[in-house]
Amino acid sequence: MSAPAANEVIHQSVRLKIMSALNAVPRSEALEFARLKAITGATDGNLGAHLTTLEGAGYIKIVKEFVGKKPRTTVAVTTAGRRAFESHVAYLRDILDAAPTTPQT
Amino acid sequence: MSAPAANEVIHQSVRLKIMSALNAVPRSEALEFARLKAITGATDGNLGAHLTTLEGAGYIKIVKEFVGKKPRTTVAVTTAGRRAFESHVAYLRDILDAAPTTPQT
DNA sequence: AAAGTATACTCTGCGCTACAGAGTTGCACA
DNA sequence: TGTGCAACTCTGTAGCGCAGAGTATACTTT
Repeated sequence: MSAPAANEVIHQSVRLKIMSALNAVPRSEALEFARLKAITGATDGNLGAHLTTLEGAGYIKIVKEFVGKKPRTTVAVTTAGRRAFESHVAYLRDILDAAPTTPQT
Repeated sequence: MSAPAANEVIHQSVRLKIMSALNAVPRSEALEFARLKAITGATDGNLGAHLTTLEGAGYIKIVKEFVGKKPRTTVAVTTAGRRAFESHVAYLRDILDAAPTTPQT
């Protein structure tokens, strides 16, 4: 069993919150920009930059649409994004599950 | 609020590895500098700086001693360090638990 | 039509931090 | 004495996160 590696793109705390939130919604559903802003506590610009980073990594898909009167940006996780997130979760679980009574390497 | 907060001191990846490794050893035991270097993959200087950060936060105790001919630096987690680590673990679990991993079977 | 509003993005500049690598210290042994 | 080991300190650099200002789009109001 090879130890899973850390994913620094996902590990960053704001992006970790984003990926966690996206991963928690049912497949093929998305979250709105404003919702992510509330979840992460980031400013508009900062959140936009993090989303760009995640999109550049191929982990999320950004969709811009107009619903009635207002613009709405929705974000959904991609298959690669889910895989990467799950892999990082496995890495974290490795760390978190290290028990005081387990001298096993 | 019931949601635990992130601890940025511990969240940093090298320090997370350090705290995880220290938390995994039995109470009142310690790890050697060289062991931590192998675990984290950091250089001497970098590891020393991270240890200083953790010590400054009160999370670890650094003990320098001479054993026979050689200097040995050992590092042990403090009570506050365990608490902080456990708190951060709770925070991460909050995030991870929202992420159903692909069932292996 | 012109101005205003809401949403979300882009850009800029600042400050912090991680990092590698070089240099230093303390001790032991040849 | 000077070589080697272990670990620390220092320095410079590069990159990143962040806030805030400014901008674009589409709709609303007057």
